[in-house]
Amino acid sequence: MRADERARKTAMFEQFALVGKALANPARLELLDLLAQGERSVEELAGTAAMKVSNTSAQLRALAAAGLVTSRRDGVRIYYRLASAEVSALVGQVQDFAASRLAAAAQAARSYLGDVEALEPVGRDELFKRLNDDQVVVLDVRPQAEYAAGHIPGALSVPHDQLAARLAELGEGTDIVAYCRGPYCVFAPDAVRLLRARGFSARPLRGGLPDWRLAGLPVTAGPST
Amino acid sequence: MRADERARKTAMFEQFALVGKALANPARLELLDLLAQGERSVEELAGTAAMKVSNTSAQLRALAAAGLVTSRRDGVRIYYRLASAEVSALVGQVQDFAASRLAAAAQAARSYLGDVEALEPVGRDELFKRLNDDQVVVLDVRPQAEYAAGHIPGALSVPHDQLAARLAELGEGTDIVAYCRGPYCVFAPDAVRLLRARGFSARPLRGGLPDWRLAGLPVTAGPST
DNA sequence: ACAATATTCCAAATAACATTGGAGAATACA
DNA sequence: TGTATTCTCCAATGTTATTTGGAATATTGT
Repeated sequence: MRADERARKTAMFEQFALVGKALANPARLELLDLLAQGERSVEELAGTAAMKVSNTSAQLRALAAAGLVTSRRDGVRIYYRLASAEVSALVGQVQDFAASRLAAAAQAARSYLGDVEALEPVGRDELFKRLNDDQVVVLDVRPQAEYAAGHIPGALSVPHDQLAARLAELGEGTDIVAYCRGPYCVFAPDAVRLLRARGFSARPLRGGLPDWRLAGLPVTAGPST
Repeated sequence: MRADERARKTAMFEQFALVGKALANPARLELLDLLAQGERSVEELAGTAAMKVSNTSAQLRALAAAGLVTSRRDGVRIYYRLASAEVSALVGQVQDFAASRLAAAAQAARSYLGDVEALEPVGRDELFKRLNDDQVVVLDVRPQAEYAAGHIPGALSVPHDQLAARLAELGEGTDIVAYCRGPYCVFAPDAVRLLRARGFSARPLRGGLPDWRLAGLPVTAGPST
């Protein structure tokens, strides 16, 4: 191979590696997971991910340089969002690959989430078919702001930290399907375990809102009901 | 969030990031691109990727730790291969994302490959339909060993560095479709440009053998015809 | 113009990674 | 057993990332 051809080839792979580098840090992956719910300011992200603001800003900057996120300014705040739906898919693929091929990752996920399979997750298509069924309550247990940015049509917003206090709102004879940020979010599995302990019939949605959205299923934006 | 819950969450994202880290280096991405053609020994990989053997070994080791490749020993040689077909898909997604969202990556790819779109690539399905058409010659311009490890049924093996000397084997009135390692491999575009300069009617296949395989289309293993 | 707020930029310390040459280990074969 | 081959391991080097606190910047509202 000619020297300049090799140089060009190396340059191309170096460019490809920029995307890999963006995915090579746990803090950045967590930020991407949060941004998959909708746009957020730097301060909100720093708070939720337990990071310093200056560090959050630096990591977001790195993500932007790799083309994974974009930002807009609104007054004094800067809101970041995923650059495209593909980013959700890419991040999801990395997570799923790790969880399926690395024993340590599977173990870490289980240690954080518990045994989600034991809760018999409901598939997307199954839930979609039953959306208009009065016997099913769909529960969005993410923070209010994420619900407002987009949720499954007809879903009830009960943020995970309010669930225990709002059980009275849920009818006794209904089947509850709880969903949250994604397959590696703890809110829905925890909610289902709490509901079952109180005698409700509850199951988590397999995957969360980003997967639902990627599958092309309907999403409603708007304030809480 | 409780401290131990945060620790578990961080541990999970650290595990996910191991896969990202594996994709964060140009040398490793190039190795994965080569391994998508079939298994290879360390020495072969080092030679093709213009790397030292010790470095190649270290990078393969890193890929194995992230679950992307596995190896088997055959006598004095150790052959590495992709751990699963998903790895091809994952790497392809990273490459395509970079090429579509990063201007510098698109530019680097174009600088290495030339303007592939100008060569009017043939789609997989279109080629599949015409496989039994006598008027179409499918040309595999990868190295012989990669052809032997798997190729499109009926394809003719003419490694890129032998093409100029073997033009006589190609009938004049036929349409030629050349394919190689993938969308970022230079062999097929170069072959098409050479063939056109010599008066042949030639087009590249869009994507290469790994994409063809991922799409579930048939692949034949065996020696050169 | 000034103060308050959110974010970015900067400099510096620490940690992790990439790469190399050479030593060591496993295998095959005479 | 001895030697050649292939690969891995190791130690040392330079490079690149990560994280932090504080200064600088941009915007809003008084």
